[in-house]
Amino acid sequence: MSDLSSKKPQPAPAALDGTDLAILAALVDDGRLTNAALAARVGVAESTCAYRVRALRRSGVIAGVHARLDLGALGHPIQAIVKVRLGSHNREHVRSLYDKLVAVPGALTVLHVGGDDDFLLHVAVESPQKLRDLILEHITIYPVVQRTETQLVFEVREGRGVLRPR
Amino acid sequence: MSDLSSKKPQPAPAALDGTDLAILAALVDDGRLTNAALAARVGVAESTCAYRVRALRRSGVIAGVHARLDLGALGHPIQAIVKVRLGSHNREHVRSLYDKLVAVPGALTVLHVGGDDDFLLHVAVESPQKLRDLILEHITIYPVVQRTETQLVFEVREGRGVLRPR
DNA sequence: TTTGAAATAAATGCTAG
DNA sequence: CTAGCATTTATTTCAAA
Repeated sequence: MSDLSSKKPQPAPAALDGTDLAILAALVDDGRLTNAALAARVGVAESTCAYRVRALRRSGVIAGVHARLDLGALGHPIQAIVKVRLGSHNREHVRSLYDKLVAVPGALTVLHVGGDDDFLLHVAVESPQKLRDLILEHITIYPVVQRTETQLVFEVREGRGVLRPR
Repeated sequence: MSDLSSKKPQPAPAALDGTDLAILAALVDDGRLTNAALAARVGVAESTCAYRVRALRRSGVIAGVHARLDLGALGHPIQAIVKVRLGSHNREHVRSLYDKLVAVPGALTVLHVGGDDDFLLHVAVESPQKLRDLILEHITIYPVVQRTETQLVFEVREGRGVLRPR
């Protein structure tokens, strides 16, 4: 569920029609919509709707449905982006560090990027002190890490996504 | 559903016990788990489980449930991080640009950060050409934007999150 | 592919421990 | 806060177009 290319799941990428796009938009908005409510919203029969949704899940277009939590309520009110730059770009070093970063406690997302940085780590922590500890104990301990740069996240907002192109 | 502080929803942050944390972890993993399956997984009666989940939703700890899509299958196989730096940090300028960035077609997430950059925009686009167009037409057209820097995203991986601290 | 209707399964409300 | 049972609601299946 991570690579940018979409060739692993079941066969069909298939052509998505307006009904499919409406279903996808509705489920991105509310992943727990009942099939009945979804069918009413997109204007097809319940059985048709269920059929479409199954196809979208099987083909991997719907990659998953996940609860989104209030991290502050869970005691992690501080978020940060940690830019990680490597000293060596040996393939095995990169892959190995990637695995380590994903396993960092509080890691939300880890992006492997090209450009000035190598990895962008989005984390949520209990306090600024924990953020410092996290970096010192889970990131800069690896010799392959040349430097890190940390930015405090003031606010996160969802973008409009890819389903409403214009 | 965006601010880092968690004070807007219903009253209770409340103390979360092991059952709550197990429920949350399960729903982050699969937001469409039936109540029956969830109850079995965390080891409580179905009625108890439903009660807990309702409380977690009302209190805002569960902020939402959303489908995650395969952006490649939707014709947006290229992802990038666009770092945006402003020339003026007038409050109204910042807020206004934030609104604009959230509305950019293909915008996945927009982070308002402190440090070298002001905003980090995570986007998914159809092609490198579209990425250039997006930046020129939706970002650098605003006078308040001093400069942008774009990093191609090779891969995105989910981190372990905040529910498994050690 | 789509549909309606029957059969199965699940969620909700109520009662009580 | 928890559990069990009855009621209401939702999902799945299937024959048919």
